[in-house]
Amino acid sequence: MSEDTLGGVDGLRDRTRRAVRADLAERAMVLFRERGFDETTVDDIARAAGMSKRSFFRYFATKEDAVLGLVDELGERVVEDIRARPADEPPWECLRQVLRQSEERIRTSADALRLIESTPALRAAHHGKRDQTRALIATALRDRPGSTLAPFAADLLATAAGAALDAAAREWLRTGGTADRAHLLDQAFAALRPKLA
Amino acid sequence: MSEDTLGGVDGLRDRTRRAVRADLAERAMVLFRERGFDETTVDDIARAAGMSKRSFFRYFATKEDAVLGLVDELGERVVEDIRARPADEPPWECLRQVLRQSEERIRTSADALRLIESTPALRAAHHGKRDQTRALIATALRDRPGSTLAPFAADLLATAAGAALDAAAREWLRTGGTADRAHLLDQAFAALRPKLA
DNA sequence: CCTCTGTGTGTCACTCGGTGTCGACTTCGG
DNA sequence: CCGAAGTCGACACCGAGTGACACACAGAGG
Repeated sequence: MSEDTLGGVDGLRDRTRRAVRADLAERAMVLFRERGFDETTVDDIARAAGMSKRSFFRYFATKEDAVLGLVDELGERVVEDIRARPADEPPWECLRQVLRQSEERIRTSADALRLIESTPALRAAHHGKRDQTRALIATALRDRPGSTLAPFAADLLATAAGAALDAAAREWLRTGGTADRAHLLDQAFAALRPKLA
Repeated sequence: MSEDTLGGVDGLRDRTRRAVRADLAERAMVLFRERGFDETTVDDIARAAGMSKRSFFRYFATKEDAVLGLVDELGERVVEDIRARPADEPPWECLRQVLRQSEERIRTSADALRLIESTPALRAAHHGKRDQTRALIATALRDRPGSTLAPFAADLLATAAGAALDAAAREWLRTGGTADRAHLLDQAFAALRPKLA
């Protein structure tokens, strides 16, 4: 188990695991689209992928994660991205840039977002992940060199940014997925720009 | 069952039902404080109140509702309050006033809020209820006489107001429940005031 | 070749949240 | 007094998620 006992430098184990995860997520999405989230059991998904229910839970902690798994991995990157921005950039502009990058990485199809938006259990799980990220973002903002942000201010900034992201996503859905996501996000950020005392 | 077939004008059935609900919620909170939310089963709560698990679910749709039941009833009032405000009041100021009223109605103790904030399942459920309310608020804003708000703008306003409320609540928790909730809310609202194009 | 070990898997049994159903009991109205 | 409606307990059931155990299949080393 000395890290390179197997195949490639990248770790063969990790790659196959990733592949199985992706396959599982894809098959799950097909079933969810066909029959709806609540009407699809974990056993259905597992059987469709040729494995047992137990094994499904070795790849995803919850049923919701089969949909949200990829989405919230982006959240972890956001924190790194913040640290990578120039230190003298105003916090709000920093958040806008970072979230634009994040949006571009998202290649989530409209109906995946629609599924999330229309399924209470998925919306709840999504919000949960987002909440964790928000807390991380707030501390990341305060940790920037030269930052004088109070906890309240940092929290408010991170929360407002999340609000902008949410409202933009919903507007995008309202347009049937035709509008420019980045433009909507800019509009929301421009409208909200906080005035910190 | 013509509304006054029973006892008082208020309906005896409703009153007893409300009383049982309140008792149940109170006993649930005690157990949650003692052992934590996840470590307390619905059966524990039901037995503590001298009833069966089945009957618990005749009073609360979910376990979470035993904690959140009262909190989110306030959400329904918010929509009515919006319609009661003067029609020429700017939307953001309208939201601020309405949410201040709502805050005053909340007499939730600090540790109840802390329980919600520290329990993922409760936070998720809380957000879920809030989401529903947010949608209602957005349409209520657009329905105000003389309103020219686009759906996107109304959504953004409602979402931003929710963000202000959240950030203020967390700051209040950070101060250990000593700060002035209304003042924190005003600060958050002042910082965010949206500039609609 | 054989064994040891790590990893992935299936199976089984279990807990717990939540629902459907049925039968007993009460309360109220006619 | 009879019937409608509401409440409740008991029981069976479903699905998400977990823990335990056994098994299979690598690769490593003797």
